[in-house]
Amino acid sequence: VPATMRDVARQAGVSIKTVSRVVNNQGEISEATRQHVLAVIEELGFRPSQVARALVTRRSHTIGLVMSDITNNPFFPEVARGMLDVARGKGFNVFLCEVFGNPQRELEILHSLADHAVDGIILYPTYHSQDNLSTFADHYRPLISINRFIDHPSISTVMLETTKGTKLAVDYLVGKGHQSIAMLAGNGAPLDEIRRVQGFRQTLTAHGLPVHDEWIIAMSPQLEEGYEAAKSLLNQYPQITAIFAYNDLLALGALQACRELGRRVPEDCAIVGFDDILWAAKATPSLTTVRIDKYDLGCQAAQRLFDMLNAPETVFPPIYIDTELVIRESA
Amino acid sequence: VPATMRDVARQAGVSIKTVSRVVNNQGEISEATRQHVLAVIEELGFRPSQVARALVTRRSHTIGLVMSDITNNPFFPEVARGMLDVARGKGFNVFLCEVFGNPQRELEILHSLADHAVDGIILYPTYHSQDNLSTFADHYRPLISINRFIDHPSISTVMLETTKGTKLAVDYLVGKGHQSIAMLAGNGAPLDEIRRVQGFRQTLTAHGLPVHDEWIIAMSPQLEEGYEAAKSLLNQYPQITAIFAYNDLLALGALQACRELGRRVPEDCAIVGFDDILWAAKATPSLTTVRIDKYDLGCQAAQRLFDMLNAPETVFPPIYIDTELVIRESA
DNA sequence: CTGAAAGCGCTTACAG
DNA sequence: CTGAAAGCGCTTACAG
Repeated sequence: VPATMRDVARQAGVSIKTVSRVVNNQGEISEATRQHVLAVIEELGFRPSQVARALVTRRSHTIGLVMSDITNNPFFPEVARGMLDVARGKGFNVFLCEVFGNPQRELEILHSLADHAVDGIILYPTYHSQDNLSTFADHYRPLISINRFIDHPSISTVMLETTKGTKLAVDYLVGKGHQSIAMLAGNGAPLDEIRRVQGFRQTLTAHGLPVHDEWIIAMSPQLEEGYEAAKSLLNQYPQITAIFAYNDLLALGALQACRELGRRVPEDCAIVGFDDILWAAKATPSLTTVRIDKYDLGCQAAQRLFDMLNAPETVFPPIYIDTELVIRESA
Repeated sequence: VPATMRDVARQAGVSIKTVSRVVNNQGEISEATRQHVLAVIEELGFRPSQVARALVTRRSHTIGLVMSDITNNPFFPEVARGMLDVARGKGFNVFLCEVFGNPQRELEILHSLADHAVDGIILYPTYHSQDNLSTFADHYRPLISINRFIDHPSISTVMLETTKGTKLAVDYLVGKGHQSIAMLAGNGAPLDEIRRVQGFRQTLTAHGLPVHDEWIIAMSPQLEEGYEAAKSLLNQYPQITAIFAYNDLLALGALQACRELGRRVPEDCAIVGFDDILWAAKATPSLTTVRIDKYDLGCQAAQRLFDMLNAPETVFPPIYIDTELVIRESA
């Protein structure tokens, strides 16, 4: 049985309040009693209960992190790591929850986090959960939404510059002389995907190139899917000379498809991905891609959450995370 | 401000205890009051505070998961996912903590989890933390240790069959005619590494082959390190015809080294990895490796933790997670 | 500089 | 079948 504050008080011959004062480094207290209490705390191995503290202060020193999936794409663990690091730096522990893109489950998990009195939540939304979220956000704050604007006063947003990244990629391909560019479009985060697809269309149009709707394929953003889609795309439309992918997983799948079809990359078919996951650089040929600083994304989102905690009345503007083109061998 | 049990009681015209009874589905209660209270709960959107509940029941419905690192090796997120899934199935939330192999930090994090009254902890230890851990385990339970025996009554162990896996790999290489086999040995989990290195030595000896100490290289189990080590190894000892790696990251590094040195895999140099991470199958050539069912490992560890929670007096035997050889192109 | 009382939101015996 | 009292381990005003 761990020692309580009362045990320490009794043993030190002081009141509970005095122990509380030294534990929290708060209020005036004589150095003598402080040292004495400290010694007793050490002796008994006393550690204050965060649960009891949370009940009265309504601050649990925990946050919740809700993501769709941490295994299929190495992108997410890196983002999570940034958040974990920042949180630990503040002495916070973090609940990690996976939702697998299920909005029902997402809402249920958000509530369960609130039940545990987390001080804030970072959400990487994937599905159409806007309505549910608003109701939840009405009686919970603060909340960070990543890569998805949610119009609610207690939700602050961290956005990826995906439109810019898309433009960089397509500009680059067009600059290399490509006129027949396909897109593997993903279907994970609808609004984000729309931004990328729109960016893709607009950039092609800006260059005076036609947009072939049948060359823009929506799919789950997994390697296998990218492989299958690229294979049938290249078989069906041999005139395609470049592929732009929603993420590196799809791009890596396209790479595999080209290898199998005997299409040289980048000579016969150039490929550009998105994210710059570790394996993008390790692939053969290495992948040209639009880089996102995933760790920094995680850090900034967490830092913003703590800013909101410290200034509850402040309305914070969105944070924009930059994207940049990393040119390697595949395009 | 969220509704409390008192609010519900007042609104429903019953006592707090009655509300508690319907919330916990406990004790006899007339169906009429039950329905009535339920309706008020619904109306007020009442959700019981897990913090208050934890303070009195000493059950927080949370567990802690402590790992070295979730980004450098995709192995760990898969294990974590198994645990998260099982925990969520039980209605538990999980704290995820990274320690980066720092034993000091590891201990500090374990204490911080105990401060939050987690009901149990799963630890994937990497360093020499045995002594610290025993002290901690003396006043905390239950605890699961993965891939590392820790001799303490409140710690239960989940072990990987690494010795068996190592034997499978080396037997296979020897069966293919290899007599000059090097090992990239890793240095992450000392005891586990020793098991693998010992297994390697013993298997060579069992086949009547000499053991070259200078062909067994210890290093941080990262891709870059495997690449560097394999390169210098193959340059220095061209007679080496096969490499067995502590994990797939090292094996993938070795693959890269061979490519760069113009050594064909598997003809000039065979490579066998360990873990069977996703990228093992996707590499060119695809990697022959010793598979661990990572998701199952996570599930079993979590399930064991819940078993311990439900039977605090029971002493559970270690769980052994099987390993099997997956033959692909690299050997 | 130090302490006694009340209370955070629940559950646990104990009565009725 | 239902309720009043005590208490989980802390902190927050309020006194002295």
